Amino acid sequence: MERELLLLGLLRQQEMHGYQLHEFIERDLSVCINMKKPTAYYLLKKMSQDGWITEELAREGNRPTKKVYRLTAAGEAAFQRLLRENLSTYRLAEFSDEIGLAFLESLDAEEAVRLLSQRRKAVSEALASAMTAPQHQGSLQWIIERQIQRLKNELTWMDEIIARLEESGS
Amino acid sequence: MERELLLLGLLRQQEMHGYQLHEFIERDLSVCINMKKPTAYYLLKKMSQDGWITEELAREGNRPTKKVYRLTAAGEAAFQRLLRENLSTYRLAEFSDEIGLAFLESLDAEEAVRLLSQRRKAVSEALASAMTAPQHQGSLQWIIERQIQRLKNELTWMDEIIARLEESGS
DNA sequence: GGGCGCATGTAATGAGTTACATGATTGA
DNA sequence: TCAATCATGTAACTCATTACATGCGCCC
Repeated sequence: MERELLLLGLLRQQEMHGYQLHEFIERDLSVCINMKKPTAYYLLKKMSQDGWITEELAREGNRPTKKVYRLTAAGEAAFQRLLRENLSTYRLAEFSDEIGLAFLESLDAEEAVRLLSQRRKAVSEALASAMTAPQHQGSLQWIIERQIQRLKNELTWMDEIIARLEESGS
Repeated sequence: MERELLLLGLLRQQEMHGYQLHEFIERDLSVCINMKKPTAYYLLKKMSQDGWITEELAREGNRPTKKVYRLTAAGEAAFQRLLRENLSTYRLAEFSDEIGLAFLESLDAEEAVRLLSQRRKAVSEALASAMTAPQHQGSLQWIIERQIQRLKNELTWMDEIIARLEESGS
């Protein structure tokens, strides 16, 4: 329900059409959120069928027709419910994406350092791009800040591991 | 391919049957890994069909027949490839599970603190259980250590946010 | 004799992605 | 005129989960 929460939260601040919503997410929130176009369109349709949002057709000049979405009372209620649910609960990540660490010892230290340095570079690039991401007002900025903190923590960890490997390899 | 890497890595250290593999993951790695039984069985069958592992039937006494899996040369090659791939690349998390933070300002500070404190408690329980998880030798322990570090970072962050809210609310 | 542990699976479902499809306007 | 942007979708597929199904042995 996290994606629904996001869409509702954004629509609550300002009515938007699907393309616009997706574009905003891509441009401004790509640092921490990745939602593909068909997913956005699908969820909007579903929430519209569920009565959480209304769909209003709009044309501007000769541009393609848009469907502008707006929260209903039921949508507002759903938002409030999902928000409380989301803030109060914690789910362990299902799968450690860095599972390779578990088998590091099957490589020689030199190669391990080389591979992890490559990964470290990717993390540091992600951090750099996160730090230049568009700023926002209010709490919307917090998820970006949090992502930056998380990436810094990732870098710290990688440096620690690389240092340990270099020590053991020398 | 992360799940395949895990299974290959474990089988590489010691031949096992499906039930045993799943049990090990549940018992010893549940802190950072969550893989359901049908998923394990499915992947083992698939990897066996792909020639990455061999399947050998075994009976002990009158117990149900087991299928003991063992890496083939192709499996070893796949392991080496997947390991390098995994260690050298980084993927941004697809979706911030704490998206609710973005809409914190739509709640009054008092309720926000109450909800986040609930979440904080869940995180701290996860940390406690991670710290009492079975210890392992070698690099297998690293993913557990990393998870502990990550949970500590999560707690730090939550404390910071809660503090900010209490400050602004008073 | 009844429930739990061992051991294996299948079938249906869900959530999201990729690839495909359409069509108009705008700017180089 | 050709590509990019605006705007909406459908269809097929992937990956993993939940729910369901089976059956023997062991212990109370």
